[in-house]
Amino acid sequence: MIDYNNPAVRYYQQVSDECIHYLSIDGVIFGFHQNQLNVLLLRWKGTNEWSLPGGFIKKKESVDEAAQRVMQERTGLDKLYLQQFHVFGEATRYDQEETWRKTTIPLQHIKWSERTISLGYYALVEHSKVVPSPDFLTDECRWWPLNEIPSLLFDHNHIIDVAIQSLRKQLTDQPISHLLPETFTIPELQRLHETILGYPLDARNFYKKVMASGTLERLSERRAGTPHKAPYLYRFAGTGHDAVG
Amino acid sequence: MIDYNNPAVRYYQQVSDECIHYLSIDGVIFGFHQNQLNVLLLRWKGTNEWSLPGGFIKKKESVDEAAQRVMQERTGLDKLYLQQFHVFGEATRYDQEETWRKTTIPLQHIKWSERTISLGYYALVEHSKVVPSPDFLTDECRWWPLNEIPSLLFDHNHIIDVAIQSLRKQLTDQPISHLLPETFTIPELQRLHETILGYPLDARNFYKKVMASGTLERLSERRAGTPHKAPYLYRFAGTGHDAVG
DNA sequence: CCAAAAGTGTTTTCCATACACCCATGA
DNA sequence: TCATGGGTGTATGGAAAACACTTTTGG
Repeated sequence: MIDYNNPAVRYYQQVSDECIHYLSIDGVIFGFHQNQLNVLLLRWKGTNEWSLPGGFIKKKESVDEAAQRVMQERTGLDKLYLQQFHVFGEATRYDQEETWRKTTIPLQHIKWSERTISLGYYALVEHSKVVPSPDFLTDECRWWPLNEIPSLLFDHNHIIDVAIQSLRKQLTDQPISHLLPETFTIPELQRLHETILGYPLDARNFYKKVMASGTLERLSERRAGTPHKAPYLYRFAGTGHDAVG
Repeated sequence: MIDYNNPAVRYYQQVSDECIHYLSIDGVIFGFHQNQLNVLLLRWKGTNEWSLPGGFIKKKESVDEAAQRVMQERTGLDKLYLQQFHVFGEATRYDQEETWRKTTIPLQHIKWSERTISLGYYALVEHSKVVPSPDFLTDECRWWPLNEIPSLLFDHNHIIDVAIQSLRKQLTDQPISHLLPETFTIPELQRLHETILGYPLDARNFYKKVMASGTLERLSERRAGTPHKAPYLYRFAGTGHDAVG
């Protein structure tokens, strides 16, 4: 009954041997581009169906390491800033049959496919450094602006919603740098915060706030090539990008 | 080699059949008694070694349901207030051999025992209503004041630390009722908050703050039998105890 | 009547918000 | 020289913190 000539089936067979059953990782990889939050999505082979990148945990690897590995493969970046934000552990998270049909992959042949508990991680990456790479099951990997994301496979639209809420909560605690290049200007940082929060901020108050945080370091250079007054460049004083895993 | 006459081995065999491998739940059950935070611990059979209550997830049960079930069995209470606070997913969380030795249980015979990912939940319960009940592997279940907790099996001391940090973070957002009886006085609520936070609070400011939250309802009765001025009783106006799972 | 806890109001401080003007640059 | 965005200080309002006295009750 099982078609071992089907590459997807062989892939899942390998996963089944090497990885922990019933458990997966789903990654919401955020990028910031043209004043929009983007999420990296994958299009499944031979279909027009999209999903979040994800993967499985090898038996001798920590959960954080697994998340690093999975996200690294899709972005080409290492030492990603990762945050574990929720466990999706419902016994029935989505319509199984509908999913099998949409993916055209005989997922029902995987012996533990009847149920998966997913660990939700989000990653904050520098948009321009990412080289989106599809995985074994997908044809295409690309950025989607948050407000254009289509209906996704599994419960991945819901997972993105929860990720954004967590990201907003994190933002109220500390300024976020990981979505910007090493050096950036205060107005750029403000645009980022406005985009995540979804409402405009006062430039003077924003300036005071980020300065009060004590984590920013002003460089002597200014941003060149801007049409108007050249803004100063800043850098986060913390050693930069401390990551999970 | 495997001793199927050993009840613990038979228990683990059953878990192995019914539950998801490599995945467990650890529960930090908080109670409040005599102005102290207490945690419910279990003493393993024939030993003087203690651990957190825990359990495994059945194949057709949601993660939250599993947590409810496990905590319910140890406390005798249902509809517990539960909060999932962290995933402990290191590949090597504690010294395996040391643990086998201490528990006197041949854990090495469990085929997936080389590694467990644990989902940390904490529960807030009404101390006086709990009927502590040991489980299949333990002789004794009882409350331990937080500052008297001994060195525990596995990485459970660490899990308790992380749970308390999460609890404190939650407390800064909203007043916590679930550790107190249905009716309570403002000074009692203040003691609770002081105990969790670890520092004293100003009675007048505390009073204003909890009143401003709008969730408290003053009853006409006062606490009887106190040596001094009788304090008013209050109740949380919200329908009471909304729980996860 | 005294000790101990309960109950409450006012003042001060600090942080978040609202707000306006000058500066630098490219076109 | 003008349009556009950058850079900064001050004034105000509201919430949190500091602070002290009266009330009640049992012993």
